[in-house]
Amino acid sequence: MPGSARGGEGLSIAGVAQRAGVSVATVSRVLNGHSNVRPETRDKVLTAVATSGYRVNELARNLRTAESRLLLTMVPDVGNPFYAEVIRGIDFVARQHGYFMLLCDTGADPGRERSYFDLLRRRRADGAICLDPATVQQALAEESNALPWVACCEFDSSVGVPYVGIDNYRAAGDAVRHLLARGHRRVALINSDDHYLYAQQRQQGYMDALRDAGIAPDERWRINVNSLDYEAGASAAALLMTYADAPTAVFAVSDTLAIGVMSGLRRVGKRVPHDVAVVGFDDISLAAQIDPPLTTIAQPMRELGETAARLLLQRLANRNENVPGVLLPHRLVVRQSA
Amino acid sequence: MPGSARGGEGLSIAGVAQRAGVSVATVSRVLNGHSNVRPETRDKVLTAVATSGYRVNELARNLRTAESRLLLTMVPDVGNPFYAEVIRGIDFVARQHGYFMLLCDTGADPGRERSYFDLLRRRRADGAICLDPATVQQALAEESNALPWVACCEFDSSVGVPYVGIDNYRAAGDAVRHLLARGHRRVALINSDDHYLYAQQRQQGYMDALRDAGIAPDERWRINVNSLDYEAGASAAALLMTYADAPTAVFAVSDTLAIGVMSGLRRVGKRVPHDVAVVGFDDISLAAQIDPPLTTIAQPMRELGETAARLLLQRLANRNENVPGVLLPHRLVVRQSA
DNA sequence: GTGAAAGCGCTAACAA
DNA sequence: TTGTTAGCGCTTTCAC
Repeated sequence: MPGSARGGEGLSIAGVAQRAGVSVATVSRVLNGHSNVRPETRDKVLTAVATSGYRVNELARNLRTAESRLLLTMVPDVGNPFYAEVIRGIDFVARQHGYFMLLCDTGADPGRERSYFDLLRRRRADGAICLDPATVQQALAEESNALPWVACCEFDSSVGVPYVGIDNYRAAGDAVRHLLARGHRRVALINSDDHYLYAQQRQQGYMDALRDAGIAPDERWRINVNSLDYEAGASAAALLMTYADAPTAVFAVSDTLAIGVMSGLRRVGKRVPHDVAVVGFDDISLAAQIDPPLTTIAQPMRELGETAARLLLQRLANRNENVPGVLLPHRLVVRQSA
Repeated sequence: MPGSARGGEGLSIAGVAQRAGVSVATVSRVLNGHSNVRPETRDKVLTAVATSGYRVNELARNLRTAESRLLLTMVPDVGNPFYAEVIRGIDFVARQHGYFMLLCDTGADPGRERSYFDLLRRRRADGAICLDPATVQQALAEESNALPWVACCEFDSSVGVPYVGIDNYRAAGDAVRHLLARGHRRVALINSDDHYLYAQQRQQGYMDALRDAGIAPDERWRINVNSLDYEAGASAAALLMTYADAPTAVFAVSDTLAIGVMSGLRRVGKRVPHDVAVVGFDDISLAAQIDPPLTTIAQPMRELGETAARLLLQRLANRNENVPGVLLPHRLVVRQSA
């Protein structure tokens, strides 16, 4: 009995064809919504499908059409609310276009990153979106900028891969200038590690804003941490407060870090913003809820994700058209922490 | 030239075979690490693979082996830190066993849930882990408890599907008894919506703990919200505080809710824990960082995810062995909010 | 130890 | 409008 059972469960297209008294080609045609099928034939097939509980085997379809309809998303940390929101944006437009998202948490580790990227080469995914450090992106680009992938949030415009992000240099400058305007002269920077290009750009924005105000930045006030979690911010803040001439303001490059900073400050008896002002980055939903509400640089998180997905889809649709890099606007949100 | 190019890019196994001067069967054997290949032959193949940059086409392999090696994870909200951590656990053991995770954010919507679940039927995923409301799980179970899936965190032990979770009834009781021990008599409950069985169980735990202390729970103090985000907690708290005999303690079934509650309390000038005590649920990393640090019921988030993945893998390995339901321990973490 | 060949379930020429 | 058939690239008997 052809196509009646597959591996003991389910039915193949041949089984449906038999039930409907048509050929497999016809079944395939109605399944794929082709127009050149007589209505009555279509109905026959449709009822056969309905009564048999048939479900297309996408493994077979994928092989035949040579696409997986999966979009790979590589992110340093799914747990970070910023990334979570970007991911939502990606997922949204992916689904809109009939793709699903294969989400991979790389922990910013080049090894894991590489092995995930292999999913592209092995045809498990049709394209990829990478949010990992530029250093690992460069490595990817070297071995294969022929593969369809785009950079999101973190990008190096010189690697020749489509990207979407914000102007990190200006955004950091905006944050620092806000602090300056409030009269602060000793401003600390708590930054991601240097593998991120955005960290370098934000540091430059910080330095230049300070210099433009005639302030020589003290290097003890610049701290790089290798994780964006709360605890990292808290201990950085504690360290900062051990100096006799401790900073009166802290700019942290992530809201999670900034929230950690506030927590660390509290532990050593400092009050925000009275003793120390704090500015964060991202504007995650939590920023407005904590005490005091966090002043921060808002990134259009969801749009960042949506745009990345659209750029990728565009590359997929037209392999040789060259897709642009796009910069989205940020904005300073003044609340009570600074 | 057979197998030399596929769709203009890449090489098939036939191409490698040709380069190595062996048959495709032999190439397949070395690729899959079978032992019955002569070392010299193996080397020939390996160099051919290396020099040609060949990558196996997993679309083809998947069709042939009838498995996708993808695990579907359906979660109400990836943005919630609790779920994010559970997801990490799932991803960890999945990868350990050569599977990748297909993460789907259902928004607890039955429609989306169903369409995602279809990925299982269409062979895009080998198994699924569901964290969605029991009501939607029941629907899934009705149409197909033959499909390999397990429930995680949220489960109905009567649907006959493997599950992992905690004892929600006891956990809620523990939270309330802590409040009672601190002298509170007017204790509010801010709960998820009723579609979640865990919400019902926690409510029951709350009610019974109160009754056991001789307190008749006021139903104005029970609020159900349909989202676990901060704002939901904040407005619930605000509502509670409008009563003349406002509660002196609030038990929220999620830390995110509890943090929102604290924020809402602050807005109406109430101090925690002095005016109102707050207990949360989950013990996300943020709980220890806010001001005041949150007293909460800790769930073993990561283990919950890991266990779910293991249960699923077990089901996959042995379809007819019946896999148990497992309950993991929770514990009360006393900090300063109550 | 190695090769020839069948076939996984589907789509898309090509024929009729 | 419909059917026949040739693959997609791989794994796996079954011969040798």
